[in-house]
Amino acid sequence: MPELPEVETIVRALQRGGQGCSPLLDKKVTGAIVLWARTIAEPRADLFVQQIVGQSVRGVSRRGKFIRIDLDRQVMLIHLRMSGDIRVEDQVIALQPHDRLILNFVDGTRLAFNDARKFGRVWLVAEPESVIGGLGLEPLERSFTPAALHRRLQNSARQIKPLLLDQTVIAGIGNIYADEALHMARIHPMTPARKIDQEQTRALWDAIREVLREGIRRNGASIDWVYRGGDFQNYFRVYQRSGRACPECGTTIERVIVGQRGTHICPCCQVMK
DNA sequence: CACGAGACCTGTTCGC
DNA sequence: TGCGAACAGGTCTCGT
Repeated sequence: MPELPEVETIVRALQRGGQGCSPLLDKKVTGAIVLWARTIAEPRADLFVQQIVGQSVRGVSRRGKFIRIDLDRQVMLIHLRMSGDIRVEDQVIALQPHDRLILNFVDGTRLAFNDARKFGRVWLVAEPESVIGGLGLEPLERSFTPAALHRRLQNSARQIKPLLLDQTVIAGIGNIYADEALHMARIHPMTPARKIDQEQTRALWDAIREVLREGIRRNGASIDWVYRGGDFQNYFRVYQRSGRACPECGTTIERVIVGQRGTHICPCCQVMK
């Protein structure tokens, strides 16, 4: 579920505190409880516990949809996948249903990784590049330029939407923001990437950054499980709005399947050229 | 290389 | 009310 803006919202809460979290920096791990073994991708669950105890948090950041927590000797990477969430709270509070991993800190607080669908994964590694090294461009950083995007598109015969969802091309876009960006740029999701001209590429580049920034400004979207009180879901242009009016032209929004993903389009604004 | 199907999981919603 | 099907913000693997 969580895409770049939702992950960014959580990372900011872990950095600054607020929204169900207190700042993680300098907290020292005194114990870890793995409640669902497969949540730990690497190393084995018992080794994870053994290795993380005694280390303190030295940094919190984001790369694509990954949360990166730098510790004294290793790096913990968290991917929330479809239903993951993180709380930082006092240890006296009761565990919640679907809590999968707990880290207890010396100050009496703890981090809880909660994940109803059990798709989320946590790594504890010395070399984070082994996990996140293959990720593509960060869409909100300087390296993501219209020219860089154009180059990627010209090299591919794939449909544009699955390409936007490919984390090795651009890191952080998911189903919501792909649909929103393509609508804003007036591009049909099935358009072959290399058929998108320079002008449309520029529009797509703008749209990607705009929808991601707006998502962050609104603290992400909250669907099904609530995320940080984010309210971007109230500003969707097309996502989950099939049968309703396009905000640009009033045409009824349609839901189609593209690359096996539910996809929302305005058949009037997003015409294949 | 690109695409589709299936797997991994649980919970909610919708139609009958 | 109950029950099954469809669907969900993601990604990986396998077969064609």
